Amino acid sequence: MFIVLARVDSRTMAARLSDAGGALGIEYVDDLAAFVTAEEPQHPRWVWDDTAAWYPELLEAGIRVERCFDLRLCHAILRSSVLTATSALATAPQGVWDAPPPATATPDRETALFDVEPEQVAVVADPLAEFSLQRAAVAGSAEPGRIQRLLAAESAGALIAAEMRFAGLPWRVDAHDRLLEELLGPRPLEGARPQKVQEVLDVVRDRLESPELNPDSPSDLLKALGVAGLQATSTRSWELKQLKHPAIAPLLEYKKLARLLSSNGWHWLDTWVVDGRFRPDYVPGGVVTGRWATSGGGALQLPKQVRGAVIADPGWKLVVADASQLEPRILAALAADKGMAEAGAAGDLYAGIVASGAVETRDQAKVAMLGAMYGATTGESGRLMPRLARAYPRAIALVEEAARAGERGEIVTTRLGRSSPPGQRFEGWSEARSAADTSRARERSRAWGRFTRNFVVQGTAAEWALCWMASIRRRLRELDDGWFTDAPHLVFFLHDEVVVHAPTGLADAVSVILTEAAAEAGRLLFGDLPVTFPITIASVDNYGQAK
DNA sequence: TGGGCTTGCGCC
DNA sequence: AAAGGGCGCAAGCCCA
Repeated sequence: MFIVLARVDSRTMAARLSDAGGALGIEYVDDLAAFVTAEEPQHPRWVWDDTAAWYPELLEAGIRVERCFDLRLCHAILRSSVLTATSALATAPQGVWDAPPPATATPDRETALFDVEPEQVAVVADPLAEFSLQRAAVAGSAEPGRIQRLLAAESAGALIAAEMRFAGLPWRVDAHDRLLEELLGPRPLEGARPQKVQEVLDVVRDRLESPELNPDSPSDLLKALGVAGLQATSTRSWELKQLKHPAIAPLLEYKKLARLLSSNGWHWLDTWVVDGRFRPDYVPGGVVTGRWATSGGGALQLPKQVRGAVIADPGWKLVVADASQLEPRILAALAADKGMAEAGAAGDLYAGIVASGAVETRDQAKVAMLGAMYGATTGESGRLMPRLARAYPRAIALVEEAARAGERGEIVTTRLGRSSPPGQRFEGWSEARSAADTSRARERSRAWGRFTRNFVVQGTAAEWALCWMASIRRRLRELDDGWFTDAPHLVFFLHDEVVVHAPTGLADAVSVILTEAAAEAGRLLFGDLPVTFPITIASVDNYGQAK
């Protein structure tokens, strides 16, 4: 059964539909929490416009739901998927369901209210009509199974995102503060440089004989370097590393410390860690490829430096799992490349590639694979490509074809049916006024080809990760006889890695679940193809100990 | 003063 | 050591 929830004139309505889509009745709901609590034992699939708009208040009320359809996320998939391109949904003009999600909640919630345009509020979206269009689009698809699986996985991801934000990532302010003090010195007054940052900056200024230098200003820094006889074209660390000068080492040190201070210093701590939990705002489907994004807090860029402050509660563990070499394995599976699958069967895919004789070292295998998936043309990676193509023709042909398709302005599609945005067509080179125009057009075309090349791999890897997490979530419920945050639960997700916060006694059971869920994700995407997705699991007290 | 852009760098 | 894909964020810069 489906229950479609809608807000109509500030009241909540619920419409029941049978699995076949037949209307079973409609009613007003005065107490949403009570209604959901009463219905959930029947395992309905809740259908709503936006999980972030409905689910947090349920969680606050102590209610969890098993499954849902997030109409806005599903709409985005169906709108652009080649599998549903002829559907009424995909051929309709842009409408409210194509609009970006409303302003998201941040710690300073008050500002979000004023960000919403009045017109946005006034527009009434009809979830029942939209759901009906979506079901028709799926039913009429050439491959309903795939797209249906994608919609379910995407929606499960939305539930998980809300739950992870609700639960929060355990974060010890005292440990973070200690770490900052060790590296930067005691917390300074607002706006002042911490002692150790100031000290290393003093050395830089002294050695560059530039007492007024602002090291945070690239142009100022470049000028000072020039005066010292160092010609650099940028102030990027890797370029500075090439230079020989006594100021370089402290300058690099300064950059490191300044980065930590500005990105994950005391200000970050004050803003994002509340009551011992970091609650980032996850944005499922926030990246074109289907990866999640986050908004605020930089959750997907947590430097390894500060992960030591992510500490399990007393009597609990953090069970950290990451999928080993996920993207190359996804490529092997997509291409049904038996050789590459075999290379990964023993565990270390890169070692397997070396063993096959394609390249000499593990580093070469890694850099060559990355080059294949990203479209490297130069450097060591570019040079190794032909050897990889000889050893694994099917896998390499798949990414090459994705790249050529993109260059022609065509759309590419992931395993479950997420399609790339339409590219521009580049055939109009004849209209180019000059050789420079032509080469610019060619470069744009190639850049789009690199994007589509990567899209199929990154996007399918994102689908695998969603299936993995959905399976983890479902299996963890078996260990849960009360409220989910009192039992093992997901607290963090990073593209190909998850963290489960678990009572110590259940850490082993969680490990089993993580492993089984990975196998299930592989089957969901690729059936019985002999491609394995091994995961590395570490049961630790703090996140810094993993990897 | 505020918005939008660039630079640089953290993560996968 | 650094070229190829995807991001978010902070600080400086530039202009209205």
